[in-house]
This record gives sequence, structure tokens and C-alpha cells, in this order.
Amino acid sequence: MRTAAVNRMFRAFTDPIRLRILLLLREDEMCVGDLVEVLQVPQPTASRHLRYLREAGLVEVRKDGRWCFYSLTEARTSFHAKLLDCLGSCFQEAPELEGDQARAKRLRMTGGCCPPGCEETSR
Amino acid sequence: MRTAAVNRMFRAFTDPIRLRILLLLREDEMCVGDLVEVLQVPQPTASRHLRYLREAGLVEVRKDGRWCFYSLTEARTSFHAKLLDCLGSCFQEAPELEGDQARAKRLRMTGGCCPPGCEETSR
DNA sequence: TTCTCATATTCACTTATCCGAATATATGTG
DNA sequence: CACATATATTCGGATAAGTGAATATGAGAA
Repeated sequence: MRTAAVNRMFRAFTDPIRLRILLLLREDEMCVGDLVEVLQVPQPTASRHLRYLREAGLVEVRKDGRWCFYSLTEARTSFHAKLLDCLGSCFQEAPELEGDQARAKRLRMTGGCCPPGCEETSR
Repeated sequence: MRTAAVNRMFRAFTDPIRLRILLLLREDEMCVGDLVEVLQVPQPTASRHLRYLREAGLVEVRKDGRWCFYSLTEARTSFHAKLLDCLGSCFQEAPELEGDQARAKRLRMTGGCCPPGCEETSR
């Protein structure tokens, strides 16, 4: 009964906060604190949704000291890949979602919550 | 706030019965009675889910006498199109979903619930 | 009109989902 | 060690989603 896995994947996209997280992680990995700041939601809320996404196989965590960096997992099935493709068209459908991207960009430039050298990717 | 529309679209795919309906309609339009037979669910259940799909903009109805033929709506946005693309990979992820397709194929060959000439497409 | 058949809707109920508040864990710091 | 910081979990309650049973609607057919 692998329908459950398909269902869980689709379900991951049905919550506005989870959708926003996925859209943000498309750009680059992010630590929980930065996500909380960009999304402007309580930390436990972000944490719960991140767990959901992790259990659905959509994101993975990299721990560095006290920080947890979340990123999108590489798609291993074409279903997963096509689902991720949907993200690219979301802004066109719901432009207000782009506010997060702008905030995230600004945050990345000013360094975010973690000390220098934390993130592996350039910024 | 068009996030609601995106949400509703994703949500349409999160119910197993709705997903099965969408997969069936990918092949050809179908009347409610045939859907009920293939899905093996109570008629009101099918009807409720069809309404949901209609309100999400994913299916449309063609009425012919006492019958209502449902079909997928043409995607008018790339988001819609990409979402439909996901359907194509579902079987690979959840092979058990193909049982419906086989039942539907058989039903189409034996004529289904409606009298001859009802369906516009060849079979 | 009356009857039948295909489909849709309503209602009461159960279950799932999401949230805020509080608390726990875990890692680094002084 | 005690303390601070980053993240995770638990608990209780509110709201939403899905269901079965019963019923309504609406379009032929008799």
C-alpha cells in the first residue's frame, strides 16, 4: 500500500507554511531560526512543519553545532521530481508568496542567525 | 490571497479517492455510475469528491440526459499543468493504483452504465 | 402525472490536522 | 558545573475533512 507515500507527499504541499518552507529551500538551505524569522511564525510551528516535511522525505537536515540546516532532498523518483516542479509555478499563481523570498534574500545578505562559516554554500 | 487556490489544488490530490478519480479521468471522461463501479465506493462519496474536484477547477461536467460525464479540465496555468504531470508518475510509486485502470478498461469495453451513443469519444 | 433512474445534498458523527503554550533536549559557553 | 541558545516535543483544544445514512433533485420513461 504505497498510496500512503504518495498521499503524504501531496499532503506536505497542502499547508501554506509548509509550502512556503519548500519554496524557500529551493533557493538554498536554511537554519530553523532563519526560517522562523522569514516566515514570521512561532518556532515550534516551524519545527513541527519541518518534521512533517522530513518524514515525507522532502527535506533533510544537516546539523552544525546548535544549528540545524534544512534543505530539499534530491528527488529519487520522477514523482518526487514532478512534484518539486510544481513549486516553480506557484509564484505565478500566488504572487504574495514571493514576499518570503525577498525577506530571505535580505536575511542571507546580512548573515542570518548563525555565526560566519556555518553555511557551506557561498552567499 | 491566491494562496488559497494553490492550496485547494494540492488538497484535491491528497484524498486517495480523489487521486484515483483523477487518474481514471486521464484516460477518458466517465459518468458517475461508472466511477462508482470502478472505485467501489458509495455513490454519494464519489459525488462529493467530484464536487470537490470541480470546485478546485480540476474537472468539469458534461450532462447528457440523466448522466453526468466528468473529465479533466484543460490546464490553463503552468501550475495546473505541472500538477497534472505528477499523475503520470503515480503508478510507479504506488502500483496498486493501476487496478482501477484495468477495471475501467474492462468497463469501457463492455459499455459501462450508459446507453450506446452517450459517450462522444470512441471506444 | 407518476415512476424510475442517475446524481447531488444534508445531517450527525468520527477522525485528522493545526495551533498556542509549556516544556524538554541537546549543544555550546563561561 | 551552571547557563544560554537552538531546536524539538508534548498536551489540550479548536477547526476542518471525510463518512454513512437518509433524503432531495432532476431528467427521462410510461
